[in-house]
Amino acid sequence: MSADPDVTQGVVRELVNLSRRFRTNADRLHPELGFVDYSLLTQMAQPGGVRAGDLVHLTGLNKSTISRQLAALQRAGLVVRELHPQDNRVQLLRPSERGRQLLALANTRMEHEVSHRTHGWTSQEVDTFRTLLARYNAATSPAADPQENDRHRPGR
Amino acid sequence: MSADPDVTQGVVRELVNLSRRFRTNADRLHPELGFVDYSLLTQMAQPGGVRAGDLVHLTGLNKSTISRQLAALQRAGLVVRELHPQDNRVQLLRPSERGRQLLALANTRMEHEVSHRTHGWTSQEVDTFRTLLARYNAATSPAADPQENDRHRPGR
DNA sequence: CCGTACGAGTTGCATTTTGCAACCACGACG
DNA sequence: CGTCGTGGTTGCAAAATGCAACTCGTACGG
Repeated sequence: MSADPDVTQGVVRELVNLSRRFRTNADRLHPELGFVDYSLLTQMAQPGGVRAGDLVHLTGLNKSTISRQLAALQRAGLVVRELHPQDNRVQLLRPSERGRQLLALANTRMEHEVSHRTHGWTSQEVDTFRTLLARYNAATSPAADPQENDRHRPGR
Repeated sequence: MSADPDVTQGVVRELVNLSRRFRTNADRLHPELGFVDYSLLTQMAQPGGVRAGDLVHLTGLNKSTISRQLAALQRAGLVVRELHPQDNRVQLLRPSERGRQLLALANTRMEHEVSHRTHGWTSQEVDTFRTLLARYNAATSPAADPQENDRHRPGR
């Protein structure tokens, strides 16, 4: 069950290749929405929106970075910030209408890209791909296991 | 055969999640070797080494960026540059001994990470994962098809 | 009702990464 | 040789990011 070292090595290689290209590619697909912006918008498109702090945890970015990116997104009119009714320190974030549009557009392009790259695969295979990716993503990192809090671990 | 839109959407989502975290994670795993540096070293670890221009194509980064990263790697003593015997414009790159060591170390850590995340998978599944990733990576992008040259397409 | 501790964001400052355009050096070819 | 194309480098500017210090609320214990 535990995998063959060679295979694991291969997985590493492919994951690196994938990640190396993905951002660049994403920028090509939707220049008007940087990769990080896209991620942020996606998260806050969740019904109910998210809090800024959530984004810090979700992205692993420093809260100052998040703060600034959000400011930029707001300036660009892509997000709306409102205060949490029960706690004025907290801000609730959600994409603006235009934000949703851009997000949808970006998604369409990305889906097109994926469709293209999986052209010729059986739908069985595509589904397996998705499933395995999801499982991989859902797994915990050996280190960051214990509910990665804000705990001052030096960022990148 | 051509995949269900919902599934494709799922694949996009997972790919984004994967890519978003991967670099950050990589930096945590090997702080002494930035993600890009790691990629570059990996490429030039190929027997025979690579030319700087190859790295431009392989990474999609601007050649100026590559140039500088290489300069930094050299300053750090991780790569050796020699001139191509037949063409003095070209430089052949290969990791130094120390470069290889760091690369091996980083690889070990990454493999450990992957092993951990695929804990509990059957070796069959891990292998399928690798295969599908490889196929996905090998596929061409719809746009960048015609041998993506240096052609001034606005970067990100 | 204060005063202190804490939590969520923001801002000043420095560093890193990256793109683009101009430029330099070398090789190919008429 | 003179011109041109190719492989790299460098000047310059912009974007992304981290860290530490700071602001403004909230929560609690007297």
